[in-house]
Amino acid sequence: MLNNTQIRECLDAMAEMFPDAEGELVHSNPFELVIAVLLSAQCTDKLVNKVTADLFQKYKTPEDYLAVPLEEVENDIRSIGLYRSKAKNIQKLCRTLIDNYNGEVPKTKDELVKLAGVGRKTANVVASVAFNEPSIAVDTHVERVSKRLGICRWKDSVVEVENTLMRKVPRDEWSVTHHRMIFFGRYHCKARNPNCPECPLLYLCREGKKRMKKIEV
DNA sequence: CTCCCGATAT
DNA sequence: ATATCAGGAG
Repeated sequence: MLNNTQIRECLDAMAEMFPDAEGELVHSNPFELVIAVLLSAQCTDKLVNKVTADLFQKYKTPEDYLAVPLEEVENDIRSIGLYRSKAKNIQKLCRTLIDNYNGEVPKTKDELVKLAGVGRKTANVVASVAFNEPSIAVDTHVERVSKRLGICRWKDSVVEVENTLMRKVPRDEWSVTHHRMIFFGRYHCKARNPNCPECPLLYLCREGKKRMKKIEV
Protein backbone atom coordinates (compact mmCIF):
# COMPACT_ATOMS: atom_id res chain seq x y z
CA MET A 1 0.00 0.00 0.00
CA LEU A 2 1.30 3.46 -0.86
CA ASN A 3 1.88 6.03 1.88
CA ASN A 4 0.66 9.62 1.70
CA THR A 5 3.91 10.89 0.19
CA GLN A 6 3.80 8.29 -2.56
CA ILE A 7 0.19 9.08 -3.33
CA ARG A 8 1.16 12.75 -3.59
CA GLU A 9 3.83 11.74 -6.10
CA CYS A 10 1.20 9.87 -8.12
CA LEU A 11 -1.04 12.93 -8.27
CA ASP A 12 1.84 15.18 -9.27
CA ALA A 13 3.02 12.82 -12.00
CA MET A 14 -0.47 12.57 -13.45
CA ALA A 15 -0.82 16.36 -13.30
CA GLU A 16 2.36 16.70 -15.31
CA MET A 17 1.33 14.08 -17.87
CA PHE A 18 -2.24 15.31 -18.31
CA PRO A 19 -2.45 18.92 -17.11
CA ASP A 20 -5.59 19.64 -19.12
CA ALA A 21 -7.55 16.47 -18.37
CA GLU A 22 -11.29 17.01 -18.37
CA GLY A 23 -14.48 15.21 -19.30
CA GLU A 24 -14.73 14.27 -22.97
CA LEU A 25 -18.47 13.74 -23.25
CA VAL A 26 -19.87 16.48 -25.48
CA HIS A 27 -22.85 18.27 -23.92
CA SER A 28 -24.28 21.77 -23.60
CA ASN A 29 -26.39 21.53 -20.44
CA PRO A 30 -26.95 19.28 -17.38
CA PHE A 31 -29.74 17.35 -19.07
CA GLU A 32 -27.53 16.42 -22.02
CA LEU A 33 -24.76 15.47 -19.63
CA VAL A 34 -27.00 13.08 -17.71
CA ILE A 35 -28.08 11.40 -20.94
CA ALA A 36 -24.49 11.21 -22.21
CA VAL A 37 -23.13 9.69 -18.99
CA LEU A 38 -26.02 7.23 -18.81
CA LEU A 39 -25.21 6.13 -22.35
CA SER A 40 -21.50 5.85 -21.61
CA ALA A 41 -21.80 2.71 -19.47
CA GLN A 42 -19.59 -0.03 -20.96
CA CYS A 43 -18.96 2.11 -24.02
CA THR A 44 -16.28 4.53 -25.15
CA ASP A 45 -16.76 8.30 -24.91
CA LYS A 46 -15.90 8.59 -28.57
CA LEU A 47 -18.83 6.43 -29.63
CA VAL A 48 -21.21 8.21 -27.24
CA ASN A 49 -20.25 11.53 -28.82
CA LYS A 50 -20.87 10.12 -32.28
CA VAL A 51 -24.40 9.07 -31.28
CA THR A 52 -25.31 12.14 -29.23
CA ALA A 53 -24.33 14.43 -32.10
CA ASP A 54 -27.58 13.39 -33.81
CA LEU A 55 -29.49 12.46 -30.65
CA PHE A 56 -29.24 15.92 -29.08
CA GLN A 57 -30.43 17.51 -32.32
CA LYS A 58 -33.56 15.38 -32.26
CA TYR A 59 -34.30 15.34 -28.50
CA LYS A 60 -33.91 18.65 -26.67
CA THR A 61 -36.14 18.14 -23.61
CA PRO A 62 -37.46 15.30 -21.41
CA GLU A 63 -40.78 15.69 -23.21
CA ASP A 64 -39.11 14.97 -26.54
CA TYR A 65 -37.91 11.52 -25.40
CA LEU A 66 -41.41 10.69 -24.15
CA ALA A 67 -43.12 11.88 -27.33
CA VAL A 68 -41.86 8.89 -29.33
CA PRO A 69 -42.31 5.13 -28.74
CA LEU A 70 -39.65 3.27 -26.78
CA GLU A 71 -38.57 1.45 -29.94
CA GLU A 72 -37.67 4.73 -31.59
CA VAL A 73 -35.37 5.76 -28.76
CA GLU A 74 -33.86 2.26 -28.86
CA ASN A 75 -33.20 2.63 -32.55
CA ASP A 76 -31.59 6.04 -32.10
CA ILE A 77 -29.07 4.72 -29.57
CA ARG A 78 -28.67 1.17 -30.89
CA SER A 79 -25.02 1.46 -31.86
CA ILE A 80 -24.10 2.25 -28.24
CA GLY A 81 -24.86 -1.25 -26.97
CA LEU A 82 -27.00 -2.16 -23.94
CA TYR A 83 -29.54 -0.09 -25.85
CA ARG A 84 -32.75 -1.65 -24.55
CA SER A 85 -32.13 -0.98 -20.88
CA LYS A 86 -30.63 2.41 -21.65
CA ALA A 87 -33.61 3.50 -23.75
CA LYS A 88 -36.02 2.36 -21.07
CA ASN A 89 -34.03 4.17 -18.39
CA ILE A 90 -33.94 7.35 -20.45
CA GLN A 91 -37.71 7.48 -20.76
CA LYS A 92 -38.18 6.59 -17.11
CA LEU A 93 -35.68 9.26 -16.09
CA CYS A 94 -37.42 11.85 -18.25
CA ARG A 95 -40.77 10.98 -16.66
CA THR A 96 -39.26 11.53 -13.20
CA LEU A 97 -37.72 14.86 -14.21
CA ILE A 98 -41.08 16.11 -15.44
CA ASP A 99 -43.12 14.73 -12.53
CA ASN A 100 -40.77 15.56 -9.64
CA TYR A 101 -38.29 18.19 -10.76
CA ASN A 102 -40.16 20.52 -13.11
CA GLY A 103 -38.23 19.13 -16.05
CA GLU A 104 -34.84 20.09 -14.56
CA VAL A 105 -31.95 17.89 -13.49
CA PRO A 106 -31.67 17.80 -9.67
CA LYS A 107 -28.37 18.99 -8.21
CA THR A 108 -27.71 16.73 -5.24
CA LYS A 109 -26.19 13.25 -5.46
CA ASP A 110 -28.95 11.81 -3.30
CA GLU A 111 -31.55 12.95 -5.80
CA LEU A 112 -29.47 12.02 -8.83
CA VAL A 113 -28.93 8.38 -7.82
CA LYS A 114 -32.68 7.89 -7.58
CA LEU A 115 -33.06 8.56 -11.32
CA ALA A 116 -33.40 5.52 -13.57
CA GLY A 117 -30.08 4.48 -15.07
CA VAL A 118 -28.16 6.82 -12.76
CA GLY A 119 -25.93 5.06 -10.23
CA ARG A 120 -23.24 6.33 -7.92
CA LYS A 121 -20.66 6.91 -10.63
CA THR A 122 -23.00 8.83 -12.97
CA ALA A 123 -24.34 10.92 -10.07
CA ASN A 124 -20.79 11.86 -9.12
CA VAL A 125 -19.92 12.89 -12.67
CA VAL A 126 -23.03 15.06 -13.06
CA ALA A 127 -22.64 16.65 -9.63
CA SER A 128 -19.00 17.41 -10.36
CA VAL A 129 -19.09 18.50 -14.00
CA ALA A 130 -22.51 20.16 -14.18
CA PHE A 131 -22.87 21.54 -10.65
CA ASN A 132 -19.28 22.01 -9.45
CA GLU A 133 -19.63 19.78 -6.43
CA PRO A 134 -16.27 18.16 -5.56
CA SER A 135 -16.54 14.47 -6.44
CA ILE A 136 -14.48 11.45 -7.32
CA ALA A 137 -16.44 9.22 -9.67
CA VAL A 138 -14.88 5.78 -9.68
CA ASP A 139 -15.16 4.32 -13.16
CA THR A 140 -13.27 1.42 -14.70
CA HIS A 141 -10.13 3.54 -15.19
CA VAL A 142 -10.02 5.10 -11.73
CA GLU A 143 -10.56 1.69 -10.17
CA ARG A 144 -7.88 -0.03 -12.26
CA VAL A 145 -5.28 2.71 -11.76
CA SER A 146 -5.89 2.93 -8.01
CA LYS A 147 -5.52 -0.81 -7.62
CA ARG A 148 -2.47 -1.20 -9.84
CA LEU A 149 -0.57 1.61 -8.16
CA GLY A 150 -1.47 0.38 -4.70
CA ILE A 151 -3.53 3.37 -3.62
CA CYS A 152 -6.15 0.87 -2.49
CA ARG A 153 -6.49 -2.90 -2.19
CA TRP A 154 -7.30 -5.23 -5.07
CA LYS A 155 -10.41 -6.54 -3.38
CA ASP A 156 -11.85 -3.12 -2.56
CA SER A 157 -15.31 -2.30 -3.89
CA VAL A 158 -15.83 0.87 -5.93
CA VAL A 159 -17.31 2.54 -2.85
CA GLU A 160 -14.21 1.67 -0.86
CA VAL A 161 -12.00 2.99 -3.66
CA GLU A 162 -13.99 6.22 -3.67
CA ASN A 163 -13.73 6.59 0.11
CA THR A 164 -10.00 5.94 0.09
CA LEU A 165 -9.43 8.54 -2.61
CA MET A 166 -11.58 11.11 -0.82
CA ARG A 167 -9.55 10.49 2.33
CA LYS A 168 -6.15 10.68 0.62
CA VAL A 169 -6.76 13.49 -1.88
CA PRO A 170 -7.40 17.10 -0.75
CA ARG A 171 -11.03 18.03 -1.36
CA ASP A 172 -10.19 20.91 -3.68
CA GLU A 173 -8.32 18.45 -5.93
CA TRP A 174 -11.04 15.80 -6.15
CA SER A 175 -12.49 16.78 -9.50
CA VAL A 176 -9.19 17.37 -11.33
CA THR A 177 -7.70 14.23 -9.83
CA HIS A 178 -10.69 12.24 -10.98
CA HIS A 179 -10.20 13.46 -14.57
CA ARG A 180 -6.44 13.01 -14.53
CA MET A 181 -6.77 9.45 -13.27
CA ILE A 182 -9.15 8.70 -16.11
CA PHE A 183 -6.73 10.10 -18.69
CA PHE A 184 -3.85 8.27 -17.04
CA GLY A 185 -5.83 5.04 -17.24
CA ARG A 186 -7.24 5.61 -20.71
CA TYR A 187 -4.10 6.71 -22.52
CA HIS A 188 -1.20 5.39 -20.44
CA CYS A 189 -2.07 2.78 -17.80
CA LYS A 190 -4.35 1.01 -20.25
CA ALA A 191 -6.30 -2.11 -19.34
CA ARG A 192 -4.76 -4.31 -22.01
CA ASN A 193 -1.31 -2.97 -22.66
CA PRO A 194 -0.14 -0.55 -19.95
CA ASN A 195 2.92 1.49 -20.89
CA CYS A 196 4.97 0.48 -17.86
CA PRO A 197 8.40 0.93 -19.54
CA GLU A 198 7.75 4.67 -19.99
CA CYS A 199 5.84 5.22 -16.76
CA PRO A 200 7.16 7.86 -14.35
CA LEU A 201 5.50 5.95 -11.50
CA LEU A 202 7.07 2.58 -12.20
CA TYR A 203 9.42 2.92 -9.23
CA LEU A 204 6.51 2.84 -6.78
CA CYS A 205 3.98 0.74 -8.72
CA ARG A 206 3.56 -2.80 -7.46
CA GLU A 207 1.75 -4.01 -10.57
CA GLY A 208 4.21 -2.27 -12.89
CA LYS A 209 7.22 -3.91 -11.27
CA LYS A 210 5.53 -7.29 -11.48
CA ARG A 211 4.84 -6.77 -15.18
CA MET A 212 8.38 -5.60 -15.96
CA LYS A 213 9.84 -8.75 -14.41
CA LYS A 214 7.61 -10.87 -16.61
CA ILE A 215 8.81 -9.07 -19.73
CA GLU A 216 12.50 -9.53 -18.88
CA VAL A 217 12.22 -13.30 -18.29
C1' DC B 1 -24.03 -12.61 -8.67
C1' DT B 2 -25.88 -12.25 -13.77
C1' DC B 3 -27.56 -9.85 -17.54
C1' DC B 4 -27.56 -6.25 -20.76
C1' DC B 5 -24.84 -5.48 -25.97
C1' DG B 6 -22.62 -2.92 -30.16
C1' DA B 7 -18.13 -0.95 -31.63
C1' DT B 8 -13.36 -1.01 -31.44
C1' DA B 9 -8.51 -2.33 -30.42
C1' DT B 10 -5.39 -5.94 -30.06
C1' DA C 1 -11.35 -14.42 -31.64
C1' DT C 2 -11.60 -11.85 -27.54
C1' DA C 3 -11.03 -8.19 -24.10
C1' DT C 4 -12.58 -3.83 -23.15
C1' DC C 5 -15.27 0.35 -23.05
C1' DA C 6 -16.64 7.18 -18.09
C1' DG C 7 -22.11 0.94 -15.16
C1' DG C 8 -26.59 -0.04 -13.46
C1' DA C 9 -30.65 -2.92 -12.48
C1' DG C 10 -32.72 -7.06 -10.92
